[in-house]
Amino acid sequence: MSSSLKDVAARAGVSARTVSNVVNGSARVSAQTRQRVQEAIDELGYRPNLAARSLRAGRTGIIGLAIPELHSPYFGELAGLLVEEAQRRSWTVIIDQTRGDAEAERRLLAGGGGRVMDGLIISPWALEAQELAATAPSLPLVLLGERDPQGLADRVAVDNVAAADEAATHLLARGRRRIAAIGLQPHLRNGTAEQRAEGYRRALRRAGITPRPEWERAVGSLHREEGARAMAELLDGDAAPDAVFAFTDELALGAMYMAHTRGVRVPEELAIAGFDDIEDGRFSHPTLTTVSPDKRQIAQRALQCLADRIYSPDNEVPASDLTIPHRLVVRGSTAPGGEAR
Amino acid sequence: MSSSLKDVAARAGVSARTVSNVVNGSARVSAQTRQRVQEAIDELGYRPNLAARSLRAGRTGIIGLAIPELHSPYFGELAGLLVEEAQRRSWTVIIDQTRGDAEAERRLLAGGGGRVMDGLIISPWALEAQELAATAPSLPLVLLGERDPQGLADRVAVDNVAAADEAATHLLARGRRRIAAIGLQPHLRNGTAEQRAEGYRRALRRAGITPRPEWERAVGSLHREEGARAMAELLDGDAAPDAVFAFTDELALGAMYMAHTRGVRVPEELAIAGFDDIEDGRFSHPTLTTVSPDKRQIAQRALQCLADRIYSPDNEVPASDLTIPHRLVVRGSTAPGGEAR
DNA sequence: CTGAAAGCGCTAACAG
DNA sequence: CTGTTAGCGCTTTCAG
Repeated sequence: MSSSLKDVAARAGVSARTVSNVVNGSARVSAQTRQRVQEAIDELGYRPNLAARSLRAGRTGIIGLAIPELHSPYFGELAGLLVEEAQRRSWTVIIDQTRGDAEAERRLLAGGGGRVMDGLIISPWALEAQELAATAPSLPLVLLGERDPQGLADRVAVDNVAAADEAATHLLARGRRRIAAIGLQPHLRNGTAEQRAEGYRRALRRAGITPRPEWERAVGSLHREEGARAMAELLDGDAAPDAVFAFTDELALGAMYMAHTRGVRVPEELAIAGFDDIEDGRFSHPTLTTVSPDKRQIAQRALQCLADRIYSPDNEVPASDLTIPHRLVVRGSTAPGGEAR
Repeated sequence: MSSSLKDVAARAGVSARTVSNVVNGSARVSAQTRQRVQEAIDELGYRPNLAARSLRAGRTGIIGLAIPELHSPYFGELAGLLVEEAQRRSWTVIIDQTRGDAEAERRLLAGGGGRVMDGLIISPWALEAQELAATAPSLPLVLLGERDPQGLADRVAVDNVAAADEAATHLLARGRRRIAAIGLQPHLRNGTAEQRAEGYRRALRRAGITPRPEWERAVGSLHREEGARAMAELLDGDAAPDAVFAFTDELALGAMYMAHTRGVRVPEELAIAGFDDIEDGRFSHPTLTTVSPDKRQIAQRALQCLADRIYSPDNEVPASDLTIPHRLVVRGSTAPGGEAR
């Protein structure tokens, strides 16, 4: 195998202590000794063993990121930013895909078969408020997205109700009245979809419109395919909507695809708005109006929370609940009148 | 802090050895003892310390995945599959984003500041053949994508020349003659772009067409934006092409966006083909013809190679060079005649 | 400024 | 079947 601290010490004719000092710069070492040690290190190609260091330090320098899936523009982008921010703090990130599996999320929250991670950033999917609260976090925890009523862990999220309200209000301002919603997930308990639905209904009511249950379409996943399916159902219904608010951009793009397929013109006959501001929506035809959460800030704040908690002397930092700003980005899919761009 | 093996042993009135046996199932333990130990484990909420275990075993159960960026449909999807396959083998994956930075790739290949990973899967970007070969791999290594002429590490890739040839040949078969290519990266040395260009030129020549340098557009990145920019340049040129082969789907979608913007009809006036088969292309308008590499198989084979190397008694397994199958998926963007779907 | 030595938590060889 | 014990490679207290 590879060489250890001891090997280097022997080769340089010094003690392990001195080598350690050279490697970590933890104490003053004479230039001459340092030189000798450095040579030995280079010759032997010595690399400190992280496992041993972690064992000693009680820290691994590794944080976990648990998301439903990497394969999805939104989570991919977010994961990229989180990894980038973590690298900036010289943390390594291990990624777990929960695939919306409650069991996987539970396992991770419980400390997941082995103490490797110094902390965990998790975007809960299947788990509901009650259970998140019940599972006493065995490690520093940051929740991405919705719901931790008990305030046991830090939470970083956008104001989904307000954001959805804005999106729907925008559609109303474009003169649309028959506004459908795509993306409800009654089988999930993470709350995100429910909050976006709430904002949507609120906007409708404020405009004097009674939300129609048949225009609130549930989906099995948040992918394009489901958006297309839901759109087809809406178009097949008795009264076709003149606008759609999809709870994710992927659903919106799926809906747009189906509109094209059926020969429905966007935005003339059907305006579409999404949520997430993924890159695809900036280059689709027409380009997609969407709610844009500040993803960079989500990543930064999440890492900051984790750092505070990991490095805090006592771990009695009160849980913070951060609301990340968002803005409505208006593009071609909700252009006024008949202009597609 | 949290409790250790010893604590559990004390609480259960047995030795550490026995607890270890219960945890790992490594030897037969009487049902009664096992029961007592299990209770102690539950009561104390004991979790084995991975750092200690790794130190002992000389293995961490962690593999590294180094890709240019997570934020990009192709790499996001591939990373998702790799993580999934790794989970299946109970490996954890740490993700590094190299951002196309040669320094970052070099550092990782050299063993990257600490022996944490049991192996590394890397998709080289900035590094060229020569250097990859020179940097003696200090750990089991699998190369995704192009070029390891010396055969120092395992390599998993599609046949880029053949695939590009097929795509261009398909455009020729649709009657197109003025076929442009978008995606050359003369500043990079990983070879992928050059190979796709080679396949493209080969197809043209076989059809009796001399490749025109002004129709081979270089890009700074493989994203939509650059595809749009390159397309604009082509449309502004003296002779507009009647087809485009883009070296990635993202570039293709960017090109398609620009075509829409300029009022050029796809596929009637301009046929477009891409490479990667990302999900966006299945729902774009029109849908995108593309070369589809078998990503699942890439992930599986890469993990298999790594496993072979990590678990091989002597580490003198000869390097394998696996070519992953691909197929051309024909969709709306190259539909014959004037049919957009 | 440097050496010796203890010990982080775990596994496995060696008794019993 | 179970107890004892020696390290894995590193950091760090205590001497010198």
